[in-house]
Amino acid sequence: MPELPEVEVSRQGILPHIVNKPITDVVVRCPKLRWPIPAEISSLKGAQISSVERRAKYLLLNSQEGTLIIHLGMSGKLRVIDSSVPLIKHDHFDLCFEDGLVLRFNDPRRFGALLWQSSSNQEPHPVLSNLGPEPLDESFNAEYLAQSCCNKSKAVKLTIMDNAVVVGVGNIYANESLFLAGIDPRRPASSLTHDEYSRLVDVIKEVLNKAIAQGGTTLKDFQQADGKPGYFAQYLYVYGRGGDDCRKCEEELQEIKQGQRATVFCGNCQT
DNA sequence: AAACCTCCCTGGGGGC
DNA sequence: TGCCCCCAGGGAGGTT
Repeated sequence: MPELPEVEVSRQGILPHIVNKPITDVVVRCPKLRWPIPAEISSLKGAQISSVERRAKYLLLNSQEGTLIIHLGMSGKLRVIDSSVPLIKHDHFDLCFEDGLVLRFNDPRRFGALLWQSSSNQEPHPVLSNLGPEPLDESFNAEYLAQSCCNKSKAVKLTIMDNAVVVGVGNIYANESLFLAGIDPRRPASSLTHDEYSRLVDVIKEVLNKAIAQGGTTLKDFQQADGKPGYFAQYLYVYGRGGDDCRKCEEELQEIKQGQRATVFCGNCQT
């Protein structure tokens, strides 16, 4: 389940293999992922990727013609492989390069997306508008978070998962960050002290940086671009551990639902 | 306006 | 063993 670290690791993994090489073919095998794949992406044929950026969990493959926007959804994977590698189930899309390499997108659950932003369109793509700051930017700091949370009655966990507040904090890292900050995920966002906003910002940055350095969290299906698994899962304190013992105080971890998603926390360590 | 709900999709796991 | 049902997840879009 790719979250921001996994997307960043994918970006770093594919980047050196796909920039500044003529694209010889654009192959769409499955016309619809989360949304229909726009026909305009075929304008990449003959073009070259000049850079690969990341905004939130979106990968942006820039070219002169426009930008291919890729979202990995929850089961999407990008591999850079030789074009002779046989197709496997759910290989939905290929970007073929002149040197025989292929950027291949595989996504069993099809929650992923391929979108197109033409160079001629000055408006930002709808999925990229209304996004909050990047969590690893300096603009995401205690003052900003406190400001964003004032008057917010909804739970702090749901607030840090809100892309309008800060992008890229999905369920795994929201759970982990709140545990590390010692904050009860059910508390109203506006109820935190300045010290708690500060701690929360710090641990979010820390946990994301650590996950990137470890190559992302491997649960069921995340792999790096070269196929190696990430190594972060063994560092998880609470995610997926409801009913197990807290790694800090050994009290039983509680599991509840917030916004239809699992929240796991320690009633003793998180107040 | 903020808060909440629904839907998209498939593979894997548990229960029977 | 096989079948069914439920769950996981992000985020747009709809409803209250």
